[in-house]
Amino acid sequence: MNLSNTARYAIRVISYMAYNKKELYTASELVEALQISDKYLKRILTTLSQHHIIRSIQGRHGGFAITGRPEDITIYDIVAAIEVIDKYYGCVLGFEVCSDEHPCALHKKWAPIRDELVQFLNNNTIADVMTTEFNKF
Amino acid sequence: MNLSNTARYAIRVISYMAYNKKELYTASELVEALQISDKYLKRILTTLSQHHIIRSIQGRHGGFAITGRPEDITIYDIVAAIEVIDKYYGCVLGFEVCSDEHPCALHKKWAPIRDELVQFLNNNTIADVMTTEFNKF
DNA sequence: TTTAAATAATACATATAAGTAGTATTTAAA
DNA sequence: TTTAAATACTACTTATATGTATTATTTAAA
Repeated sequence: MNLSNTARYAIRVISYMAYNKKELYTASELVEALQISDKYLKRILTTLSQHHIIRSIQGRHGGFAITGRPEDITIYDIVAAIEVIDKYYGCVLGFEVCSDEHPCALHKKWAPIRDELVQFLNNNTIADVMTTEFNKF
Repeated sequence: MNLSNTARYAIRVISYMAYNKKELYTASELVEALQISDKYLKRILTTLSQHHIIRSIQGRHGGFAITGRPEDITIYDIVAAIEVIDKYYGCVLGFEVCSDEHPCALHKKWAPIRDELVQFLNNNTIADVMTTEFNKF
């Protein structure tokens, strides 16, 4: 499937934040813990807060906090915040229009797999990912 | 899933060649028919012939010909010729090692979908794709 | 044996994703 | 009100996929 690297990093951060149960994390703290490039992670954090998956507190005692409960944050939410989610709905063969009404040659076989894929993103949440194993990354 | 553009072009060319049942096609002829950039298509053709999906005849009366029967050329074959096929087997979360023995948090749920995906590529052939509809592209 | 018509190879250009650096802004303590 | 500690923004760099241009090689007809 190939989630983008950026999306994977995003999942890792949120997972880490949820797992360690602190209210507020500074960017530096997360950089330290997750070993992701400073500026890159900060940009990801800003993007995530713009999409209300986390909220940011600016200023001296600022940082980032998860907004919802881990079991309410889906992988889909995070991927949609980072990537253009449309591409997960597109035609395998690259046709502009490809639907049940105007199917490409593989549409009928592909559609169910694509649906499973989207369901996978929707059915799995940070609660499913935030294991010790994952945060050992 | 996102096959690369290049892979999609490759599928289109092979499909076109199979559908029109000519023995030999020149690159220019295929460029004309499929409206893909001249040099780009030629490079794709060379790659495909290096992977023995088509064979090339150099020189004055040269061109390209499909080597096998359409029903024997899988989408997987073509994608594997064009892309690094490994990425279709990788971990959703991006772990270096992720297997039944050392699974990531989502491995158990992801593995079956990934397998279906690979099966999809393997079970569908040019014979399945070479419809009029497709070649109207 | 020259030449035209084809493929092959190499190098260059452009677009996008990934990653980095520097500057601006915000906030509250000193 | 200055300053330190934080996030936000903008611009730059690097890597990879996509696409283009040029030159070399191959082949067979003239």
